[in-house]
Amino acid sequence: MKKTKREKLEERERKILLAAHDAFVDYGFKGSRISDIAKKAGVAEGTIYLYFHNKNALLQAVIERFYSKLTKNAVLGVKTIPDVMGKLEFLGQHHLKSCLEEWKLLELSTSLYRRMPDYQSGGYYKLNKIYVEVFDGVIQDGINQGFINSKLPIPILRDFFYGSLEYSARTLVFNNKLNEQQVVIENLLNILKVGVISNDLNKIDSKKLLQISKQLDSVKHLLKT
Amino acid sequence: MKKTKREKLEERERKILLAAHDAFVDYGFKGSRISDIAKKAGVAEGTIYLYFHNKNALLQAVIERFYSKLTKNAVLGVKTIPDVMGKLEFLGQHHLKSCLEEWKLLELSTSLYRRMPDYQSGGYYKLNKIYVEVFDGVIQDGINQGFINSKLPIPILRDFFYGSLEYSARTLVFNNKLNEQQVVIENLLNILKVGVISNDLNKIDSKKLLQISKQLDSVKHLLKT
DNA sequence: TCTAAAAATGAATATACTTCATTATATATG
DNA sequence: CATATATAATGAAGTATATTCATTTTTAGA
Repeated sequence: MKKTKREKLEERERKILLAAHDAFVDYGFKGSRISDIAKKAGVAEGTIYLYFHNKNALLQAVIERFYSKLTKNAVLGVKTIPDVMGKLEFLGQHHLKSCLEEWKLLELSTSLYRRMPDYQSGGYYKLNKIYVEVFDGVIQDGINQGFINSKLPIPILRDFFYGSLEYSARTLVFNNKLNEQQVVIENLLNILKVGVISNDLNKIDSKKLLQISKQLDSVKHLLKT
Repeated sequence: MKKTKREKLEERERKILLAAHDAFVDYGFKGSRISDIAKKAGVAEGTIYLYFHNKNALLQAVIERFYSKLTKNAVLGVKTIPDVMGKLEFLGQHHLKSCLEEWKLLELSTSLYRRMPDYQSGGYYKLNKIYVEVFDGVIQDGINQGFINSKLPIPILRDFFYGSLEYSARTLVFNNKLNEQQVVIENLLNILKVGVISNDLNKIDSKKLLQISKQLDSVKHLLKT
């Protein structure tokens, strides 16, 4: 079974990406030598530069591969769940789990996307946009169904959601508590439920109570001595 | 006015740190050359290595300087404000503002603290501990005063708080909306107020209403025909 | 089979961190 | 005050490694 030229090239690219991924995760960016990555991928040093402009671009490609998978799974997962709260829980679990699995990669990624000028042209920007739309769509559903408070801007809610998750991921990694993911998710959802999602119980406020009080006063004279 | 030896050394260290800070912020870690930093600080290349083990340690020192100031100002600010909510708002504003001012530095910092083994020995760990204690103390006050829900673990709440802020900072930077800091703070506090802080208004629930209703029923017979 | 284009190679190059032998400065001592 | 000792600074040399490029190998089409 002979492979087409295209298939061969893609397989080679994949091999390089995998070797690079493992190296970056194990030894960090500086600690990973192009020569080692090349050896592990079974190519010559110079070959890597036929596939990627430089070491930075190689890391970028590795990270975009991760985000690509992350986004794909998020889209798929959300489709299989009917209710909004379930979708939110899934997105939270999925994001936290993924962050923990590829924590090293995430750390490397933050230092990469620093220069804004070319940021919007990179593949990362587009992937992030799709990824973000998944969450936004779920929230919009909730708003349409009338039980998510539409006063809170979605982008801010989104930052709250993912910001909480990624910071929590860091804590879980540093404290070696990878098994406490569900606790984080439950607490986050709980804040959202009570704080953002406007169920009717929370709508009862002092004004209404005052009104009841006044009503009672107004009927007081009707009481039998 | 002659300076002591110690003073001279410290001034030199400060000069190197300032030059390094500016270089790292302007050109990133890789883009900053030791030779340039040395020139800007007015010392020879080799001199830098008398003050800092290597380029990494230099960045680390720069970052710790930032965290040191951040922590000091947080402690001071909290002291001047009497009420818990005001303290929280201050901490949020202060953190967001600082993150935005030193955004580049923050990005560089995440990629630095990767190896856990020596993490707890570094100055960053200690500073972070103090910084974190400020927030924890404020929350504990709130719990003691009875209007912060003590069911939510403080470390998790802390991650949500700072995670949201840093993620939001990123968004503000990328979208060039540095002037929308207060919007972020207000929304965050709002989520916390309704979601985490159990003020009495929120404790009113259907059970209590039902009780009132029953009470009214029980006095109905007292009404004049 | 032969030829031209595409792909791969790895030795050579360039860059920049780090070291270290040397020099300069500061401090202590007789 | 002169000298000796210790401390600090220098910058050229050493080293590591990312990147380039002239050369070789492989592939695809005629």
